[in-house]
Amino acid sequence: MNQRKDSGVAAAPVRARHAGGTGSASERRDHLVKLAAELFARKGFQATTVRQIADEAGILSGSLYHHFDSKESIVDEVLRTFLEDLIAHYRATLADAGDAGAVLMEMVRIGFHTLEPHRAAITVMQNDWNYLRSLPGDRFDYLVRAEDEVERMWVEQIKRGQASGQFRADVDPKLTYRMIRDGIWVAVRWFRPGGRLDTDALAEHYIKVLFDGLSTGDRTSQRA
Amino acid sequence: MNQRKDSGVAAAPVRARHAGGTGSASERRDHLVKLAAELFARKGFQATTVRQIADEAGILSGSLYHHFDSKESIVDEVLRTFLEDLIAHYRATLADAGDAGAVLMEMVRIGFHTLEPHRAAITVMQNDWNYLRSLPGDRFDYLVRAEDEVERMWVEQIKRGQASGQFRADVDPKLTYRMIRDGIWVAVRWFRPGGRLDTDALAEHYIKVLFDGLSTGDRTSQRA
Amino acid sequence: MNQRKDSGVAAAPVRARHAGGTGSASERRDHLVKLAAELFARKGFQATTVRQIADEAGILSGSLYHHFDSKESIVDEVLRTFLEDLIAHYRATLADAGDAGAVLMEMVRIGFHTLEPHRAAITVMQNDWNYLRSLPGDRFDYLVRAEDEVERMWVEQIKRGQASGQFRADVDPKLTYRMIRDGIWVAVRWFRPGGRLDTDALAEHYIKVLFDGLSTGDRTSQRA
Amino acid sequence: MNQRKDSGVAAAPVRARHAGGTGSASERRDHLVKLAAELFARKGFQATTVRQIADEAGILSGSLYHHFDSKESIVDEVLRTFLEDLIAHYRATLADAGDAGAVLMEMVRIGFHTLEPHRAAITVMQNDWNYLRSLPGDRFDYLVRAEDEVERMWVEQIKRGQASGQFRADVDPKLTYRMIRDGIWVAVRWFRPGGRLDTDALAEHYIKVLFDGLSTGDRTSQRA
DNA sequence: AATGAATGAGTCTTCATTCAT
DNA sequence: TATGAATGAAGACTCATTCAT
Repeated sequence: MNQRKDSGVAAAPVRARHAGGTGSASERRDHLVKLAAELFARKGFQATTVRQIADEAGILSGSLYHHFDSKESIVDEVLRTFLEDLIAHYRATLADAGDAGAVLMEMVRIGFHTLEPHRAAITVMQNDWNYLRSLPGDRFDYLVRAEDEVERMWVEQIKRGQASGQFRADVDPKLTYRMIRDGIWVAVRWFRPGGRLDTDALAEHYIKVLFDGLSTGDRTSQRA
Repeated sequence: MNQRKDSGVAAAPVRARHAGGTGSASERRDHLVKLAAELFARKGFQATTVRQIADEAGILSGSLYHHFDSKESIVDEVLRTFLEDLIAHYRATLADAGDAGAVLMEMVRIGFHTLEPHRAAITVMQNDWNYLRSLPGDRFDYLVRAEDEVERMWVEQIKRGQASGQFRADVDPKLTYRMIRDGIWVAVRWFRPGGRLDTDALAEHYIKVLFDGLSTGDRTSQRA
Repeated sequence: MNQRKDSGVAAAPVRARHAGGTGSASERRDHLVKLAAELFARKGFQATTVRQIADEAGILSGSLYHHFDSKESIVDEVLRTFLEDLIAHYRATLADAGDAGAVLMEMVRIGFHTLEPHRAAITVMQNDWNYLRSLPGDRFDYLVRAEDEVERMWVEQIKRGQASGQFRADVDPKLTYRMIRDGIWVAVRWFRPGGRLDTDALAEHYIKVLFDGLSTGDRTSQRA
Repeated sequence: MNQRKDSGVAAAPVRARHAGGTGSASERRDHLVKLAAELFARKGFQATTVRQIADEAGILSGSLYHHFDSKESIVDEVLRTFLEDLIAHYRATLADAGDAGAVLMEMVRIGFHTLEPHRAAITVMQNDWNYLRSLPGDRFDYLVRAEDEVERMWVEQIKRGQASGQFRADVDPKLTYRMIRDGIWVAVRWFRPGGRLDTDALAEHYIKVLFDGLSTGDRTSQRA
């Protein structure tokens, strides 16, 4: 009664899952996932014990296994939910077309907008990626699959912008994608909701520098 | 008996330390630190067991305790060495003055150039930062102190560039610094020595986008 | 509320019990016992979880406790039913008298004929005897009592046969009984209904060797 | 430093293994195996906890893992040692040839003679065979391989005796083998060293009945 | 310097059982 | 009767660390 396993990271509108039922069962479950995600983000997946998760939920550690069949399956759910949501948004944006520049900006915004609702998941992905991938079995292979799909989306847009003359041709698309991606996600390390800047401001600031550069003059870097 | 504990992250040119003495003892020690750093980077600090480190060195785990008094003291040495080296380079660059743009470019280059020699340390810092900081005691407080010092250096240069009109004034210095810093360090995740691009190329690529932006036209981002 | 606990292993023809009542309730119960017995036989009593039993029955593990008050009480019922049936048959045979040889042969046949209907119970008795007997309390003391009664029956017939000159006098009755008993029951390990030999054939084969020996000549074993 | 894994159940003179060294390390190990075997035999493999084994040895349960890498690897060693010893003896006997009857008697004697030194192992094999075989992986496949080899040896001799007219032709060789095998091994359930009968007496008694039958007259069983 | 045996605290996980609904 | 959430005790195993040799 407690496993959920989808074949891949799908595209469906994410929140439509626990269809039917009182909802109360899956609410409990979601609540536990959320608690766990916070702990995973704060202390790392390994450093978080199932007892801590259970304590946070006010139950005994063994009771967690009524809802999940392992600690791994909890992170699994955390990450899967995030990736499904992210990819669904990307796909929707790409479907709307628009010129490459507009699409790319929108993708940057999507990234920053996930920062708040998925802060924990993003943190876990970054800190525990290597560890999770090193686990035996193919349980977390979807992480790589999802990453690849996202990369394809970004690189495609960058190339399209270069082809149309909108983006400079002398940058490497894949490299540029990585820079952007990392630049966004790493913000999760220091971003705190309610701080000086919200994610909108962050996104616009990032777009400003990314598209137009830090310099006031033109082609500053040539001087180097 | 054989532990080293500095209070802060010093500036002295790092490699000059174990000079004197048998030499062989400290070489052995350095070798062990290097092995451990690789493992920490690959699997994470917690997921790396002292037995794995010892195996790699061809000794038994208990024997490690003749060289270090704890697993923590090993990672301590890894990170400290890196930070000392980095800060020493920054200081040297700042001492040479030059205009803000030139200094900033040089700082970017320093960052990318540490990628190869300090790949392991940088990886550990990123993945295990939260965990190490959460440990009881003040053992890893110097991480924050070092980060603060580095931030001061960068922000100062950015502000200097804005004051002189070299950098646009409508960006947030601190935020910009973080963007740059993250963009550089995160490269450690996918950068592999001997790949398509070396760290020089990475640095120049990064500088190009950072200073002049992705767009060909002017102030593209305003259109959003 | 719904438990049955007899003090000893009775002789009454077993299946006549749950007569009366709704009938359906006790049928359900018997069905559960049968499912459980299969699992106990296949995987061992301890290795079988109540969840597995419940799964097999299509209910949740907690629901089993409406029928039985513990896992032990299930195995108790499995073994008790078998022993009651076996002893009832033995008693019936002994009541019919006949010469010792004929009675012994019939007892051998009874043994082999229980193999199929009570395969699970016999398997459990053999594999989990030690464990069940080691449990605290006197719950499974009847196992020993039943075993003793059976032994008495057999040994009595062997001695009778020796006294009448039908059986050779130079064998130990008790030891011989054990040999026979073991030879029969252990067959449960490899006997599969529907295989090359049915239990009738097994019984006759066994009787042949037991009564006349493996040799063609006379008193082969003296040569050793 | 703590695993031993032979490819199969070999034939080499068994006790020649821990060659070289002070012997003290492997003596400790052997001692632990012996203690564990006793417990496994008395309470069953599953019902025996590693803590009980450790208690018996006067160490903490975790310390056992310095010597073995799992509870399974301990039984593995118990069973492997027994099977190697048994098969080595069988092979030696077969090498000496002799007529089928003599060889078979000797094999029976070998069986009974293992009862005392390998009482624990034999008990474990019988009670926990199903469970061990059901474990995932191929770790205990050698149990079946060894059983097959032993069966081949026995059946071959029985057939040889039938071909030479020494054994009656109207018994099934495989079936007869199983009866004999089980008849011997099951004795482990009630045999206690120092009791009324030693294993020599048991063997001779068994041989008597097996070769010449229980009856005084000839072909008693035909009367049935 | 290194070994190897051991510690002790802690980890994830299992499972028979209970009980309000 | 059955559910489903929870308990609580226990289990195998891990691992940083210690220490006599």
